[in-house]
Amino acid sequence: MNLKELSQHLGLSQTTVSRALNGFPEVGEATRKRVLEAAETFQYRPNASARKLATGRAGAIGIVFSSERNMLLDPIFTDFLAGVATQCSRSDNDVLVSSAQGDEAGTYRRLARVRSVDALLLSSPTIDDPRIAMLQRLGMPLVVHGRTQTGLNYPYLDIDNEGAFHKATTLLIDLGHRRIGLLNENLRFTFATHRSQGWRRALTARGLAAPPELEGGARMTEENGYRMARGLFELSDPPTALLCSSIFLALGAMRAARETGRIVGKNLSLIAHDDGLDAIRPETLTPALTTTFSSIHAAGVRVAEIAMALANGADPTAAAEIWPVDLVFRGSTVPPAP
Amino acid sequence: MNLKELSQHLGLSQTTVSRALNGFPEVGEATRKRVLEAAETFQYRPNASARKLATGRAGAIGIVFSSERNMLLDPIFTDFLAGVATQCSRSDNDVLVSSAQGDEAGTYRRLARVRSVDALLLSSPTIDDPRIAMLQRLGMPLVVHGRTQTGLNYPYLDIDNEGAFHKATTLLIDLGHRRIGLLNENLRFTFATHRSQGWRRALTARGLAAPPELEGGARMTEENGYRMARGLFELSDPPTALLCSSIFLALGAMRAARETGRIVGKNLSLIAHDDGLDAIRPETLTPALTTTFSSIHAAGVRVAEIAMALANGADPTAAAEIWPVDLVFRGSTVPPAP
DNA sequence: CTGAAAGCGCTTACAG
DNA sequence: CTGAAAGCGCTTACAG
Repeated sequence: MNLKELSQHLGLSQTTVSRALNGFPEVGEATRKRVLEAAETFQYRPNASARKLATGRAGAIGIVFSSERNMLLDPIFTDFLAGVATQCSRSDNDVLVSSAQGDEAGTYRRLARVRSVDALLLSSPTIDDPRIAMLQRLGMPLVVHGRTQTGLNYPYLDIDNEGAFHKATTLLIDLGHRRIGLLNENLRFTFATHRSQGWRRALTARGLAAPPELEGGARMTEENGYRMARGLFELSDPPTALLCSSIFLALGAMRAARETGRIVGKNLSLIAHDDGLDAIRPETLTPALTTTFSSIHAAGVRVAEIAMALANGADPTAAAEIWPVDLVFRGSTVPPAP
Repeated sequence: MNLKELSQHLGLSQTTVSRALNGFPEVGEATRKRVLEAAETFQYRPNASARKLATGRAGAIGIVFSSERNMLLDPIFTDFLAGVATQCSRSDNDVLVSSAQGDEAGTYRRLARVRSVDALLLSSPTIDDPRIAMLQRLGMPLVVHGRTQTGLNYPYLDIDNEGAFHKATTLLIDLGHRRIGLLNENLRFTFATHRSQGWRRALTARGLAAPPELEGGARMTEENGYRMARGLFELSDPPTALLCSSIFLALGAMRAARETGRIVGKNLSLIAHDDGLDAIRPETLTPALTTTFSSIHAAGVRVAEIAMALANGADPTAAAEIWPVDLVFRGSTVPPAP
């Protein structure tokens, strides 16, 4: 059943039926009711392509998978995507996932030209991420989950990574720790740089050193957490507390702790950033992990919302949000062993 | 730049330019060359919606996120999706992700009516999954990653879960184990049922019991792995070996082992199913975990391939693949302690 | 080998 | 409040 058939059935013009369906105010109440009922009866759905062609709007937002980025390997991305998809389906928008194997710039350029999305979502940007300038040049609306340090003006939603790790570090200092290690993602990612800055600022604010030997950055896998922690434990003056940028790094750190005879929550303190991954909950581990928490699902919802506003012509300079991050205190964080 | 402008620039009709671009054989070689060069120069890309409308093909395949299914919470899904996206982008197809909040059937129905996808992908079906019959009724091509036990005929790609867990169980029996526990997903998922069957078949083939007390099924989280393992360890005759349906369940089981004074690879054996999740690699844990392995990324690639063939009119009854699963022997699997 | 024209199924000025 | 008609940007019989 298409619009033509539906309107013929109703004895109305396509114009009127289309207007009734799309909620235009000038349609008579009785007419609208008839149209809506018929549409329901016949399960009429406007053809997406036709509507897109006529309106010039794609009714979709896009996300690009990049094999160079960690996102592909990042299980947490699923949760973000679910948030995006949920929000989009509320307003009958699609979300379109592309994969950039190799030529990432080319993929973005193609998406921009083909006009199959109204806006693009960028995740986990690097500090000098070139994608933003490129997409702006192509006139493609975009919203960034995270930030860059490029000085460009663009819509974004980020969490307060600097503040979160500042707060976490300060807590550890207040508990008496003086040597606090940081297991982080590679610093080319802005969120990692921000977390490093928060850690450093908290230490120097208390007159403590933030030596490079106490800081490690690598893809956030269990194994890298293990390796980095082992490295820190082998220092002549090893840390008594660790900050981990992800639950996976924390798992690896906990393994390293066990193997070196440390007991988390006794003679080693741990704080991990928790993205809300459901398969591993920090509160149910032994001991329960202190975390900095921000729901990545909620971020996905909000980012999609912003993207769709942009697609509808919202001011791209207006959207800039930095969400606070909770520090959730649990058993993994104690004063240093005497 | 659109087709009209491009053809005017070339002094050709839209027809010819369109045919040249789409590789139709009747176009003169010189003409084709000119057209291709001009298209390249002007970075011409056909408008996706217009093409879809004209051809009636959406050029996209769809995946529905369901909050009822574990897939939403399943980090491994990212990897599957990446495989799908990679394959689709090879042939310039889109992948469209929808979210079914609440009314899952309604979401599928809408997708079918709106014609924005040519085929649908179903993941982790339950044994009596109703979605397949529904989509077949709507005339929507689909391919299932996994199987049902409905007896319906549909295209699918599955891994040999029964065989994998049969093989793993047999290995443990051969090593001398007599009490082998199974930490599984809920049995309403077909893959869980198949794994349970493989476990049971191996045990009974050797005249061993497969008592329900040794089998647990729940969402595959670390915590549930911990809980189920704790439960098994409290039995009067506890298992000396465990089979885990996911790396997360295995992590929980390892934690339970530690807390009850067990040492994996010494007085407790462990085999986990590995989907190839990059954030936690079984081979780098302590001890390295024996696994049944099958790449979920590769499955995503192949499933997308099948879906696109179907969209192009391939025979839906022809595609049915069951991939073998490797058993990778590592340090977590030893004979029972004397 | 090339082109004029119809058509895909919508939306939306414009007219009444 | 309703409708006839043009147009969105492609593809594809049909004709030559």
